[in-house]
Amino acid sequence: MGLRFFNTLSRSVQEFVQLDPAGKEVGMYCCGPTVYDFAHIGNWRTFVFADLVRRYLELKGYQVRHVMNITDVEDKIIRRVRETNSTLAEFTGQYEAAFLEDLKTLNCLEPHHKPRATEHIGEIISLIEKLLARGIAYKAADGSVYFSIEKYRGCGCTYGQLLKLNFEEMRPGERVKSDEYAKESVADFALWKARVPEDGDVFWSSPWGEGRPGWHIECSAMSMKILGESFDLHLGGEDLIFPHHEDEIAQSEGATGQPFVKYWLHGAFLLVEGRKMSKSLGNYFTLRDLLAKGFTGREIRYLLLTAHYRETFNFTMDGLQGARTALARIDECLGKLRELAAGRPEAAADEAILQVFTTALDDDLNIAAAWGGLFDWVRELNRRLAGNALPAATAAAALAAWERIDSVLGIGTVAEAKAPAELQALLEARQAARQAKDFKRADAIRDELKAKGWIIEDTPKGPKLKKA
RNA sequence: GGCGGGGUAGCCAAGUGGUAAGGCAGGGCUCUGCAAAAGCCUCAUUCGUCGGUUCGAUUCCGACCUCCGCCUCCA
Repeated sequence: MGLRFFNTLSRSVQEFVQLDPAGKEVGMYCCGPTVYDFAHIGNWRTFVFADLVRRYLELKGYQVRHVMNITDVEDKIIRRVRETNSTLAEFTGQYEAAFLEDLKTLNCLEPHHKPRATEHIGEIISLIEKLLARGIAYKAADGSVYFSIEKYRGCGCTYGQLLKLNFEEMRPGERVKSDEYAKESVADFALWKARVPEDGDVFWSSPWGEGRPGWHIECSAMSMKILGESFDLHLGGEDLIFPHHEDEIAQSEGATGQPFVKYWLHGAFLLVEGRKMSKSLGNYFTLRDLLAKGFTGREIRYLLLTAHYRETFNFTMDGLQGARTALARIDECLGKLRELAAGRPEAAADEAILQVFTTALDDDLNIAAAWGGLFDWVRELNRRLAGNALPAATAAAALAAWERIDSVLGIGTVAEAKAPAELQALLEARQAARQAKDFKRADAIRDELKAKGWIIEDTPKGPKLKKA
């Protein structure tokens, strides 16, 4: 069986069959950040999830074209620009830079395309014109342009592909107020928002007057520009299912008459310490907050990757602590394998563990099961290592397999820190003292090294220094 | 109120109509001058509660309790 994903469109797990029957290329669009603040750990779960999808597709031999938009114009941004007395580019630039830096810290592969909404106003306007020409959109008295769900449905299109909609039973949210303008129907949504005084300098001219794009239209315009009218995968957080993604489908299919996206994948939210993240609860963390607590991007990435992407995940500080220990377990094992395999030429990867790994991930990215298999593998290797029963060739094969596995996990390996020469000398002095049975002195040196941040590891092959 | 997803050990988390992966923490052991580090072993007669179907249910069905998400610019 091949790769299967849970597709929100069908609400079921489906075999992944790329649109392009000939080529290996897969188009993948992931809703990126709105750059008005630092991204928080919940946002990062989604981006790490998208990174996992991409890396796994690449392991499977697909050539992925990965697009992630940068939303750099939107209500909140405009408000903050006004409040901070900065320009739009200045304001969004700093958060975009921070975002890309954080993405690296988490060892996410950089998307091939990172289109900004403000740089695609032309494409957005053309798309809106297409919808107007088809009679699916209308211009309101205030100069805004709206998408008409009724007209769209009248064309035989389906609104509500990603979820069951029941407009009669819907409770209008509070946010409707701020977005009312002059719509024909409450369900309609803005494609183009007419300029209002609060927008300040943030506006573009259009055939309908000055204004700015609505929220959903940028994703339709940019994804179709780069990936074509129909593409394979579209990812995002589960909260985007409605209205964002539903509206993207409507705009895109309304304009092209073609199916927009074949597979929609949505990542679940996370809780922090068992509760929904909120600033008032004190459990709201940006990546930077966690780094400041002494955790590494690697540990955070690992923890975010321990649970299945469609399950709510409880992110905890205990979990982060545990991530550190779990990673050390893998590192130790790999370190021993490297020692054993040192100098051996490239080996063929151990197929058995690769099989375990891909069988788990093929099943809608069941990464928890994949980790289970990996830790079983580590234990078995440790057993054999401890019994001196592991041939060097087997160690080399295991390492070759790990290299491929880690091309997906992105956990990497921490190079063993080399102690400076003077500490190495201290270690030797201690060893001499031990041999002379001067344990007092030996222990004093041990304490000294510990104070300097190095732990002595007395192995059967002699003492080693390890960074605390 | 409508729609959707959950509740599995102290914590995190897979999974299955046939008797519960894995990680962390805990306990034991090996190694050691003692430690530490590391490794190995161990750790749920039970899967929110109550009923039902079944030879058999944690898994299917129903009710209830409870948590989370969406219901118009929130990953």
